[in-house]
Amino acid sequence: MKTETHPLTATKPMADSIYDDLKESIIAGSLPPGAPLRQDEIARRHEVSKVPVREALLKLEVDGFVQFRKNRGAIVRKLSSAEILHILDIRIALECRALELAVPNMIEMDFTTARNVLTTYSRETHSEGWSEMNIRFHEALYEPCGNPQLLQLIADMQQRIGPYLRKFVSQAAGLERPSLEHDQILDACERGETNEAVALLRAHIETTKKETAASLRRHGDHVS
Amino acid sequence: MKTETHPLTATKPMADSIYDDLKESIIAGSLPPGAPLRQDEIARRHEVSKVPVREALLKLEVDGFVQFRKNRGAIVRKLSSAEILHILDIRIALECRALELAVPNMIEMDFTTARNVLTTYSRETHSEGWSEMNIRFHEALYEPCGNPQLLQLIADMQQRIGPYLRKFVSQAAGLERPSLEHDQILDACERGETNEAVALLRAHIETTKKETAASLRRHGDHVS
DNA sequence: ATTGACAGAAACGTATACGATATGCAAGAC
DNA sequence: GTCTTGCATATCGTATACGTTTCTGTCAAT
Repeated sequence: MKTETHPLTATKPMADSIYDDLKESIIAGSLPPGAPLRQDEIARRHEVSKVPVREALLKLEVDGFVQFRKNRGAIVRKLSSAEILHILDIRIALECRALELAVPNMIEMDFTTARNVLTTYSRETHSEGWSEMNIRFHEALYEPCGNPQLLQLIADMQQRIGPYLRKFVSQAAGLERPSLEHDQILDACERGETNEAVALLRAHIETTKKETAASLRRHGDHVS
Repeated sequence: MKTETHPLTATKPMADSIYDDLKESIIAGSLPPGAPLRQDEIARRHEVSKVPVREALLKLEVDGFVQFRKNRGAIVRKLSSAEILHILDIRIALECRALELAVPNMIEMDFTTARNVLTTYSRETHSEGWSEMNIRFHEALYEPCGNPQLLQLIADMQQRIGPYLRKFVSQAAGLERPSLEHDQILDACERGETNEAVALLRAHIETTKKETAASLRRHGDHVS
């Protein structure tokens, strides 16, 4: 029984745990954009050496969550207004394609799953849960597309801009309009009207983009 | 004066050089899918220790070029037929969106650049240069979209399946048809017909997808 | 009082060292 | 003769150690 403090390589690489942990903190917003990520400190907190910490940080750099400054350490990547809008454009491309591929594959269970998400959160009209609902509803819509790589890319893009959108969702967008649009999209899917559903989804994300652009213009890029 | 064999941190991180080097080898195909990537050997070849090598390999894992097997080392990621086709679906999404955004921004210079690419390579009708031409032509078309992140994603997707497509381009696709389609797409762009250009591009990539699917069915997944 | 320089500290990037795990082969049991 | 068991080798994952670069605070000079 030498479990000690370190299960060691018994289960899985330490770097992966740290990677997951940091990524979650960044996505959740507890590590805000611009926050310094000091290797020594993270290593102490996780009771490991710097090497696996560096590995985790480097993977996050590829993901776009972390930025390295030559010999000056890493910080949480801070997206400019333009970059946020650019990622929304990418989401339009990916999510419309996913829905287009998904609609012909949808079965009854997919509709009920999506409806459940909508109703479950319909009372949760506060920004925390609403954002979660938004993600899950879209996931449910796209899942039948049968393209795991596409789904992963969509999730990546949503996670990258998640912290920024959450700052605005409560203020900029009323909660009525998005809900209505979600209903309309799901209706079109149930009727098998692929083109209509895609058009509605596209307009839906375009609206999000416009509202985000407006919020960014008003609030500027200050992080806090 | 202990510069020895190592310029050390004088210029830039060693891991980056190794990352670039390995990535290029994988994309070019000199490291074929399934090839083992032993840390010690790579470290010796680059005259560094294992640490920066590991960092490079981990970044490539995030990129999707490398696969780690628990305690059994890393290999060049081998894509299944399904994954290749899935990535082509993603390309359809991303490239159509890029072209849609690009057409309204195109100026005279963009057209001449694209035409130059087409004519420069029109004689290079052998698979090596043809593949390069294909990439460059598409790059030229999408560049005016003004979305660097989108362009980067497109490049990533093309690189991931590049080695596989090159195996088929010379056999499956005649070289006439793609060239003709390229001309048609560019024509539509010059006339400012965004929708038509996007439709043509979409059909163009769909055709590539179908031909790739056919080749995969015939040749199976054997790597060689 | 402001500015420049320098010493000390902090943090990074890499090398070396070591424990842990998987693979291959050889020897022995049934 | 075939299957099992144990050891040797190879390779990974992490800890520790060290040189280098960057930052910070103090002190002297104008």
